[in-house]
Amino acid sequence: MTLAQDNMCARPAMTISTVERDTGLGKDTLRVWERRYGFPQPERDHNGERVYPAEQVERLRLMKRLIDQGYRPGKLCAASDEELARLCNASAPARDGEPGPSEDLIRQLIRLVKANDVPALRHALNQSMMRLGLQSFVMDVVARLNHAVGEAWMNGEFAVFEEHLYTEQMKALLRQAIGSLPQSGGRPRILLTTVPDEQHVLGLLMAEALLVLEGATCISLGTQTPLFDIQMAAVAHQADIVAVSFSAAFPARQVGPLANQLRELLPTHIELWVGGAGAHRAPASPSGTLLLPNLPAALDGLSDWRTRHATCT
Amino acid sequence: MTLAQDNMCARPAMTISTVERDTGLGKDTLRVWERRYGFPQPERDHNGERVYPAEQVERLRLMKRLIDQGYRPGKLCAASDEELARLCNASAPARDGEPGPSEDLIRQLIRLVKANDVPALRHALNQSMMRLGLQSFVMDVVARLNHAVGEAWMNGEFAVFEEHLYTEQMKALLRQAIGSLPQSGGRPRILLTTVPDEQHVLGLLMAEALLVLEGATCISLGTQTPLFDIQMAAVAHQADIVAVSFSAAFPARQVGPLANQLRELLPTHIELWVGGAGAHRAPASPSGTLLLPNLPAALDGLSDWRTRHATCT
DNA sequence: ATGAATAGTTTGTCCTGGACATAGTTGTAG
DNA sequence: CTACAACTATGTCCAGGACAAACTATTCAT
Repeated sequence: MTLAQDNMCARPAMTISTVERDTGLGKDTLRVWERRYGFPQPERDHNGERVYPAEQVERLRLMKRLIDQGYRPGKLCAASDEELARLCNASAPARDGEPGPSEDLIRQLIRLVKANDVPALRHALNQSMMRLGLQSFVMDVVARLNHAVGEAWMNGEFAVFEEHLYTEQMKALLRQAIGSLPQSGGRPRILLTTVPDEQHVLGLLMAEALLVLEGATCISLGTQTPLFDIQMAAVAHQADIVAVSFSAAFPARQVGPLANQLRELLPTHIELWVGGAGAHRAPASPSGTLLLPNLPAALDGLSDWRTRHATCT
Repeated sequence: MTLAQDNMCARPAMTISTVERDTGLGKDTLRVWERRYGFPQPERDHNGERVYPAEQVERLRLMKRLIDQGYRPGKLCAASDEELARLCNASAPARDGEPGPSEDLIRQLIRLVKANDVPALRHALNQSMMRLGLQSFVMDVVARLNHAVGEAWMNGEFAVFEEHLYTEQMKALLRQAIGSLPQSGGRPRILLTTVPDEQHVLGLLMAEALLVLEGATCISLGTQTPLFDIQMAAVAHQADIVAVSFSAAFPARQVGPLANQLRELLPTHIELWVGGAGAHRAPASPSGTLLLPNLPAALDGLSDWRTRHATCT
């Protein structure tokens, strides 16, 4: 404020609240890291309040991502910038066993996002969906594309707004595809949503597409439904299954407790499916809880449910 | 953890974090209210941490809504439960000058949501859209329906999950409608999004529908784009206009600063449109910022832009 | 009396520094 | 080599003080 020439670069204020929103790290956490590890080390304004430089925020964002992958803050704070960058890229080439026919397509689509060419992107996605059919499209292309976008974002190759753009286009496409499928009204009836603080809906849409395609009835509540309301909705809609999705970005530590809490709320005759990239690190699942780490597992789960309920009904 | 049977009632542990998420009131605010006004007055667990009873959380949610409408916390904390309920209902009949032909329709739709009858709701919405055309449907039906749902929720007639269900259906419908419109590629190019912490997207979709219908090119980034990224996206996509939407639930106090901050970030040749129910209490708008308190205003703004740019180009 | 300027009050957010429960890590004994 | 215990790391909570920005009431001049 007092100095006008400090940083005319795009980020004017960067108060602790702003950083909390931008990084997902709580105010308390930010302060306690500063106290314990000496990072971040914000400047202070005339009133003694923290003012975070942009590069520290950038580093915080990186660290958050790595922490969600299992690294520990103490180590990361001690690490140098190069080490951090290395860790980020390290996670990428871990799984590319199959160069696959779609690798080229993925790269091509990524290029279109980066070029901000919306019409071409939309056209390419549509074409690919038509050619492969919805099921293959979702399982092969969309799943990998999500991965690729996530990684590009982590490596700093994608800006936030480019990821937003991609997500928005994909959401529109999947919604459109789902909307044009016939509403069978068949069993099972599946209630789809995410828990509070989980705002990623793409995984849910992908699952919905596959499940509707198989003749299940899907009722989507969108994101961030309080657990209590998930319970009420499940009962009100006579759901057979409640499916919740956790993205890779969701704090792994909270997945287990939340799933258990929800499991206890639901009537025992309603199954709970926990899916998404964040479902990896879920706990020993109590009876009536099914872990679906990937999309094929969801289809297996569906046919499994059907055989079970065809015989015993 | 130590005791398994502590509370089998639906809301297991209303910690201060849970309440923050559920009500949107910050931890600091909750604590300082308790200190100053004596409300809320949570119990404490064995560790001295706050445990909020469900009815206090309910009241907090109500108060938040009223505060966002301009009431002040001091008064509300002093008020009795009946007074609060009265205030909530009071806001409702303030504006119903026109019983209109769509009043019945609205009521009918609300009933369908409450009955959890998804197929019938979808059918009724579709039918209404077909009959009225997209423009009238959005301006007359959707706008009022949103209002009605918001009020029903405020009065406790709607559960959270019912509001989610409605929102999800409406989003799907509008996306579908937008997707089926021709992509003209015409001017102006409008970038649509919301700021961080504003996750309501319906208003944006309504605007997008109307604008695309008028031949504008809309690029939607979805919700919660950091201001800095809005700027980058606007430049990358060569937008003529950036449109951001604030819902009625958005803290009125922050609208002005955010709009100004964004205005400063954007190049002067890009207009900034601030719309949505929360745009009411916006500040003296600096040059290049347009306030759009309602949907017709957006259409006016569009034709206005066109006349301006038809002559001077 | 009306409108503007001033003084007072309300309210949200920040700060410091202490505490503690839980999760992860290391060490030791069977 | 596994299981249990001690230890460390980490996030979140708490109290109570401070302050700036927003809102309200009062005073003064036209």
